[in-house]
Amino acid sequence: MISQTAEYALRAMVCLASRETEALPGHAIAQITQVPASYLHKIMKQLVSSELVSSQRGPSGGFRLTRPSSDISVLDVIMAVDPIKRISHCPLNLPEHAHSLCPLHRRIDDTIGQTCEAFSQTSLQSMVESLP
Amino acid sequence: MISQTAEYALRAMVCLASRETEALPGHAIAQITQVPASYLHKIMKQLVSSELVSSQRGPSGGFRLTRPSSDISVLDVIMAVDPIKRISHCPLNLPEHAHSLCPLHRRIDDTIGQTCEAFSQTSLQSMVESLP
DNA sequence: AGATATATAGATGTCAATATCCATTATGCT
DNA sequence: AGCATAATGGATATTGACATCTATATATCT
Repeated sequence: MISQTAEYALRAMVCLASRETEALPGHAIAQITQVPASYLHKIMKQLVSSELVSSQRGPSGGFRLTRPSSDISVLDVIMAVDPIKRISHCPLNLPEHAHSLCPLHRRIDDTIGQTCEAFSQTSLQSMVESLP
Repeated sequence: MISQTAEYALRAMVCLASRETEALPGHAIAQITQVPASYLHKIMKQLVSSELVSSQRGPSGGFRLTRPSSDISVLDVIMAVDPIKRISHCPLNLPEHAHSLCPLHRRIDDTIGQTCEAFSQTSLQSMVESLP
């Protein structure tokens, strides 16, 4: 459903949301979220470049959210690390389906849309109790 | 959202649904659905062993649905080739979450549930116009 | 029985996601 | 200035999904 990478990113973001004031270093996030530290760094980089998170090097540095956790959705996080792709044209490339999806892909894409909608309506704030 | 394998399986099943009486050989399904023939065989084997499809060897053999297409859902097909896994316990293994999911995983699993529900309510019959 | 058409089985190859490691750069502290 | 802390970047495994190939078993037809 969602990739391992997205799962890790969400854990990290919920972790940051639960400590909104401090800057948390990567190794601390890794320990709390149980994400492999070296892989987490890759993911944090993506979150920084999509501007959901800011980073600060050096002692007492680390990561923190750029926006209030109430203003970041699960979908924001997923799209930053592992974009959900909508089906915009029928993969069979049939001429009949050039301008509207066939029923099969229409149905699948509708469901993808529902999922995006559900994830966009859940903020990080509402999940803050998730981590110790 | 759904794997390539599930997408292929759905195309094959819709193809069979649109020709409910005849037995279609694998190479014909592959051509119509644009699925790589040798990989399709692997998928058909899974569909046969989950009893959504029956097979017949030899000349004028092939594959056909075991049930009316109105009685097979998209979810049936997906579960046969690439089971959607529900989240039954928090992957962090925290003692606090031993018996109920944390908000993050609760939310994700609810969404998975919605998706399953949507797919279970769509029959192959309703998508028969999908293929030539 | 022989020829042909078809599914089945198993071995193997390819590639992207996942994960690790090491060197480098930036920052704050004493 | 020098040291410790932390992010960043790049090279390199590892793994599982996807795909291909070849050989074999089974059925139909003449």
